[in-house]
Amino acid sequence: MTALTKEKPFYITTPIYYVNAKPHLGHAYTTIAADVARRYHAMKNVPTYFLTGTDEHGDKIAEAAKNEQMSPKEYADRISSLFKDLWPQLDIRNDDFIRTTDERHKNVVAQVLSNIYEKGDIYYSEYEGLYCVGCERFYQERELVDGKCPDHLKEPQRIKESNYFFKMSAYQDWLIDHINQHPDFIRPKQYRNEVLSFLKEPLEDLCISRPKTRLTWGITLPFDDKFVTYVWFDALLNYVSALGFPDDEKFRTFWPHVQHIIAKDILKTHAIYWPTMLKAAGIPLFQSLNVHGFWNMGDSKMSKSLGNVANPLTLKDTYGVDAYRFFLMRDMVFGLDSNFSEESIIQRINTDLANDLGNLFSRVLAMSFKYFDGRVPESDPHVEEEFDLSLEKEAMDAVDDYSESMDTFAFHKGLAAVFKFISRMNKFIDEKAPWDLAKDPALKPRLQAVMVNLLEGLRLVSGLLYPIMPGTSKTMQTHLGVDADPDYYLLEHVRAWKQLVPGSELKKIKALFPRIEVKESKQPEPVQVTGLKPELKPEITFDDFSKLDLRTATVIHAEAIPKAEKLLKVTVDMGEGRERTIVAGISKSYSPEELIGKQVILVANLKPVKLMGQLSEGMILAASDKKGFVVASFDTKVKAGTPVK
RNA sequence: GGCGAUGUAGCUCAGUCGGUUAGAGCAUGCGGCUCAUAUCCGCAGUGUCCUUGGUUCAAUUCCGAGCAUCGCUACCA
Repeated sequence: MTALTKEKPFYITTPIYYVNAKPHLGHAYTTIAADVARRYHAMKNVPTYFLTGTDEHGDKIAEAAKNEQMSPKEYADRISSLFKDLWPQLDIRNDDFIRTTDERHKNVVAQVLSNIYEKGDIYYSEYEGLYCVGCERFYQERELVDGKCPDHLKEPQRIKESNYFFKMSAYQDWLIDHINQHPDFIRPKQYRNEVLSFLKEPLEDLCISRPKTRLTWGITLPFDDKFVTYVWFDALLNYVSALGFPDDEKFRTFWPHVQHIIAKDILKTHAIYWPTMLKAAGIPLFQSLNVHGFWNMGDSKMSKSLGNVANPLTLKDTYGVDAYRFFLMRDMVFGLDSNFSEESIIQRINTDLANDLGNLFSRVLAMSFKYFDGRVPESDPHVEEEFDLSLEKEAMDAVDDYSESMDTFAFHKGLAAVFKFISRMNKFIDEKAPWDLAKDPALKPRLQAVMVNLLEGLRLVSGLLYPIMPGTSKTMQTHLGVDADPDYYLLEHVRAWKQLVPGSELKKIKALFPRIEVKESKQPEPVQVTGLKPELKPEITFDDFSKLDLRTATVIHAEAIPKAEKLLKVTVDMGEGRERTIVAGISKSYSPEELIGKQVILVANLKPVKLMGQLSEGMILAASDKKGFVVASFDTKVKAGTPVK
């Protein structure tokens, strides 16, 4: 066997999950991937550390808590525990679970902020802004209408608002350079390119504070107690705070070797904010950012806001944790989006797990009992060589391909390598036909060789599957008469050929993975029966509704706005003695000519806003899906300005 | 609108640094075996390799344009 290269400690993280939503499939995938990566690296006999946790500060949490009449902390406790309690059920073994409300975390955030502040990379900006007292907010010049706040029609005051900014822009060139020099810094490649392309535009400095007058649920800035830390400076630092930055032994051992796993929606924060923050703080950078895609459910994207989430618990209960983990790791090409359906899970289970692996396992064990009384036979190497009965070469190839893929987070490829070997074993049985060898006592040495190679192959497979299917791995080893202690999973040991001891006892098995019989119904059962998409919004009162002033209006003119992709400038008559201009994003579905003369429904009391330099005084109601728009209209002519309710 | 990616068998995708029969898995059809979970093995397919110009002796592969889809971004009130 080849000597394994000396491997470094391995530290793997998932993002910390925001506690404004319950765990869903996306969270489960990320965390399982991290668990798989960690278990795989543990097989290399290096120290490993696996961190996950929850992100708990911010407006949304404070609001959500208020709605439930709880304190923010109570609310965060509740959701956080949903995550924390879920992971063991998915056979995920994280070493730590960090919460941004932990004292240890808050201390580190304060410490790092002080650090960067003293270094001069955080500055207090007294930028002048146009502030409307009525709105309690700042306006950009372009948002104003005739120099006035579109809402209150008053000129905003030019005042100084104070906030703290991180000099992210100072690190732009350095970051581009770093990414270019480290091909594995962001992977797969498509995301690396995306980041580099984003960095072609000038980077802006990052606002890292919120005045406490606006937000209190956060970590107070160490150098100004009138402010709390805003979002990313809080959340991202969990990766170091959990290790006991800066002095803890864990930090020294693991930090330099950190691998992050994220979904593509938080690419920018992790690929741009995070490295520049680390650089500014004088902390070594992470090794790689490993970016995966989304699970699509039927047509719509997995997302918190759509609410069409698959409950990981339900699925693992239906199909078993191992099969569930296997499906997620095997079916998604790491980095790309995948489609999720119950049908595809069933197909994976039946073809790969039941037919190929499970049946192979059964037939090999059954023959071992039939021909050798349930004991591992002895094999003569000369016989193996003379009759070409060794699987060693293929087995070694499988381990090599597997390792190469697993090292780069290409879990799907790693599994494909294992299953290629499994197929090879099924074919091997067919070629060597042990049942024929068994008929002639003179052929017994050959029969022994065949069976030993198969049993060895299965032992090896059981080891390689350990990171993905720890339970199955153990079951297989138990039946192969192997004492499944942790050492047995060392890659070195797994790879070593001929580990089974002749004469040791095997155990019978019924079915490693029973086939799932699908009912003959033509229509596969939908995974989610959640009704409306997107989901219904929260209930409102009649009073809420009454705030809307809907009116009929007639389109008298419409034109496309130059350079705008979707916007039409629509002039309407609402019977108020003047014309109104509406900017509507419907040009993909309507040409200007089609609209002229049409009666539409207008949200007439909507706050005016400037779009593409055009003032829009209302909104035209239309049915909309991703294919386009259908403007709401009437079947009889109505006087312009008539209220609609 | 800008930048980028993708478009290959019914499905999911690989591949072709330009060159005679374009691949894998799943699904389909046929054949074989019987140790096994009606499992396994073999064979058979089917493709205008998005469209259209160009370069070339030769393009699915290179270049240009177009269409479609997706991502980021800019303006979807």
